[in-house]
Amino acid sequence: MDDPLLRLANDVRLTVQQLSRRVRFEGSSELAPHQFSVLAKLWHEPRTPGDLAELERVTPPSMTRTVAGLVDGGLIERIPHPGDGRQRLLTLTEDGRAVVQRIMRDRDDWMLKRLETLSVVERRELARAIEILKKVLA
Amino acid sequence: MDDPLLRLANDVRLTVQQLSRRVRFEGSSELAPHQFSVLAKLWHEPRTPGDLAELERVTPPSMTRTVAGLVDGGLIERIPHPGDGRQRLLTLTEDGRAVVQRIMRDRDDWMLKRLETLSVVERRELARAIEILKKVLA
DNA sequence: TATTGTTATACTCTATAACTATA
DNA sequence: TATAGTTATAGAGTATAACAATA
Repeated sequence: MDDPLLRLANDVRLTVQQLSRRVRFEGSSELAPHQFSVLAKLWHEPRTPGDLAELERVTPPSMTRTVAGLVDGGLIERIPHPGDGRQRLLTLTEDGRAVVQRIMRDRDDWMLKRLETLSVVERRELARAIEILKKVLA
Repeated sequence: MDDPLLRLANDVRLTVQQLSRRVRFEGSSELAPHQFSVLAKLWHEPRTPGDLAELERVTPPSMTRTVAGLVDGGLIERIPHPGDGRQRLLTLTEDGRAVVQRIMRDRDDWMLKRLETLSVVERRELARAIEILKKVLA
């Protein structure tokens, strides 16, 4: 741990993980994490169960179960796949879309409150750093 | 979403969560998340099951089970509490300490590889931003 | 014959309620 | 009587294996 870059890596990792944890814990929690994660992935476009299973790194039977719960809750709907009768497309219902929006907004609000304590200079520095972290993610 | 600070909040949140997720998914995973989380909390000092249950926001019976698994695996030990016969202290074994160290090191290595792609200036900016994020966490 | 999704079954993690030991 | 921890039991989530429908 004498390498300065390794120390920075450790620092970034711990801070990012702690922050992420706090957002999840202290934000809204009306849905289980895996349910919300699936719901959020349907925000931009409908997807098939197999598609979701791969994205969530879960087996197809597990996704079947998760999907069934969300369908029961009225948050998503199963519609026929236009080109392939074996597949089905999952799409957000109006309720489902509202839930996703509300949870995201709650989390953003939590973060917003924290950022409000920062000075203008700090906000600018943070904005710059996020661009760097995005690069790290790419 | 027209407030620039709200946009930054959203940006920070999404980036931090995605980064955190990648660290967990792509780093080592020889232990389940809840097991590793408990193990890591015993790094600096022994703790009681009740203490851990509260920290992990889990009920005492759940912690009993998690603890039992780690004891079975030889990663932690139960020792008597010096001042209160009702309580028990949990402490890392040598194996447990080694496992924690290895997993942490794997994750840091993952992050390190990413940071190596950054310029010296970017590294400095990132280091500064992490201090700001820590302030946000406080 | 291969692929998509589901059902059958078992294992793990979690929770609530009841129990034991100690304070 | 209250508290710390465990045991008993049940409810979700996930996995592997087997099955149905479609390509």
